[in-house]
Amino acid sequence: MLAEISFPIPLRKNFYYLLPEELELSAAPGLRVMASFGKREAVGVIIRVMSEKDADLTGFKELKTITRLLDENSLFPEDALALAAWMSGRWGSPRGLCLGAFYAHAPKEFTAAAGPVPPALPAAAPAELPEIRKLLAALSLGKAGAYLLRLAALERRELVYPAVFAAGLRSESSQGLLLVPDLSFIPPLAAALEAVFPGRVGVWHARLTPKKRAEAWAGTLDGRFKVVIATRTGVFLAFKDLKLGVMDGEHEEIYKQEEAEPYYHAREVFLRRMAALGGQAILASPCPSIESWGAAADKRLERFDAIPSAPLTGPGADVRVLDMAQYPGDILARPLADGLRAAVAAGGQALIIAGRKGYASRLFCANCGWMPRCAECGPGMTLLKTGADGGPLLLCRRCGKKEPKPQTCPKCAGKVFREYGAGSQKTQEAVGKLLPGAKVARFDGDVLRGSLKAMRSELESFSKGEADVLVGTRIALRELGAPRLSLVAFIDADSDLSSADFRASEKAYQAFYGAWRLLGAKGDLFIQTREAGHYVFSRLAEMDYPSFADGELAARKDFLYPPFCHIVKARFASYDGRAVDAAAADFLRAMSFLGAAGDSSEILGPVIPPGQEKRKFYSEYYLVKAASEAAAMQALEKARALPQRPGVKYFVEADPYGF
DNA sequence: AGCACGCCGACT
DNA sequence: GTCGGCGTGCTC
Repeated sequence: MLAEISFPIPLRKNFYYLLPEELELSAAPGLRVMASFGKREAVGVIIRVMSEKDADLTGFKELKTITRLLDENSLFPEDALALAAWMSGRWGSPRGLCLGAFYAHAPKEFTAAAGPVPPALPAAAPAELPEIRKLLAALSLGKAGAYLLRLAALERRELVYPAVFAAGLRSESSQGLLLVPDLSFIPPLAAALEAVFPGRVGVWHARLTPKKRAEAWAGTLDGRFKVVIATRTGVFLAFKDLKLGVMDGEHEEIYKQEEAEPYYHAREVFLRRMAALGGQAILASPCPSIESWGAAADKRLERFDAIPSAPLTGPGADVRVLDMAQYPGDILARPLADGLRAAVAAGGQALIIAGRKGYASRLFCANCGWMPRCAECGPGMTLLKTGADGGPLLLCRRCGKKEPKPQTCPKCAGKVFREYGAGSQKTQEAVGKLLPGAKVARFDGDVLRGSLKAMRSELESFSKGEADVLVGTRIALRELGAPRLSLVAFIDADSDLSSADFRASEKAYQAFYGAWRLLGAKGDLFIQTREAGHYVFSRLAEMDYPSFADGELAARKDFLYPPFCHIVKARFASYDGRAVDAAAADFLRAMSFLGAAGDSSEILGPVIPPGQEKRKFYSEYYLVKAASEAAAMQALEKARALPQRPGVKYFVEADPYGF
């Protein structure tokens, strides 16, 4: 008999080995083996067992023999083989690496389980909200299901999650998984869960020491842990009896792995895995991703909203959207300038989120304030000074559409246009001028790219209360602790909204929401924009996320973006511009199968990063908007199989988050 | 990904 | 004269 083995290497093929007679009965798909592989011994996973005549062994000198079997039973009742195969097709990484994600940390030998496990204690149900009570009732039925839970602050989660796991993990052996977006969430949530499952809460993250890692893996597999709290990679842990999973902050981009293979989105793996187990899955977030919002709209997720909706009950910061058309030429609009002065005079601190660095300028009509927008896909267009024919051009950074700069305003026929857009440098100067005595700290890309120490010190000078104002980019919101924070301002919300990323509105809203939360019970949130009519601002004052998400979902449908399509991004880069063109032509030819079946798939592009005309290095990308997951997987496969062209680099990505 | 082979630079 | 840099090639 032969065994087809998958190794965790970046190769798109499997390997055949002879199965020793004594292993023929116990060998089965999903079990790990040791085998000589090249010059070393390696761990692989059996894909299938077959007889010699079923294998195509042409061209083989000699088959090696499996050294030994590492498992008696599969570590993954949910079928890691099938999940890995799907992952590989969905995000394009080799199957062996996808499978390797499941098995990566499994010890070669398992040690015997520790002594008896303490029983669970009854959870104090904090179910004062009817929506939480309803969710707990649904969970306690123990039926398979997938839920979307809108939930607010960390303090609330420390109350709600223990009750959720207590309700869902009634049976003796059942286990739960709590995925969190950041390491820093683990200790408080672990403490809260310990109160319900004393001694039975496991922790999993990338920074565990080897010994702790082995313990965590073993405790998860043998059922000692009732609940495991984990960061992204925890979605691959082997459980004895996983029944309930919660993904906290499900909208966070950190759940998408795209810096190293295997590429995957933990949210999708999580949902698929829980479904394969017949378990319960909860996606939780104050501002759910539009993908999940859409799934709830289709009833693929059942939605529970535990945040009191508008009109907002209880205290909160005032939200003021400033229409910059009324303050032409100002970097800081009058109400913001007044607010800043007042906040600092009263001993408060202010956080100023400046526009993105290197942001190309935007055009507006000096008479009526009209701004060009992309007719194809919605966002504001940026002005390029140099088009191919030498004249100025308008560029959509999302879909690459170009058009000449209009001579007259289509709205009022005015002939005078102006440009605007302020970076962090300009903003800092303006703040310095406005508040001559104040200490201003800075936190932007330059500081971030510098030493970690310098970055910490800038942040700390603010969080310790030494600096009055922190001028930074949106990342500053993440790390911030500010005792006296009383004002947050977004100087140029439009620079985000016109970015190449179709998730820009969603991210902007999440940033506004985060800032509002950071301000706590009172304070002022200012948002400067020239597109005050954009739906991202409608009902922002009430922090009414559902109404925003409904609007965003409708926009995604109109312009065909996820969740209404699947995206495959293909980028070509070379020093030779004509080689890039040839590669792009190969690509378009390979994609011609799309739309043949009459589906609504589209191809956008080429999108060319602005300012490239002057450079020696050429790159451009296309976005395939595939109407179905199957079409996307096919497009991904065909794009990956493109013939290599000398000097051309290819980057193919499914569902990119970094644009 | 490992691991080896292989061919050019600074060291005992 | 060796140690060691990382390019390239192979793994049933």
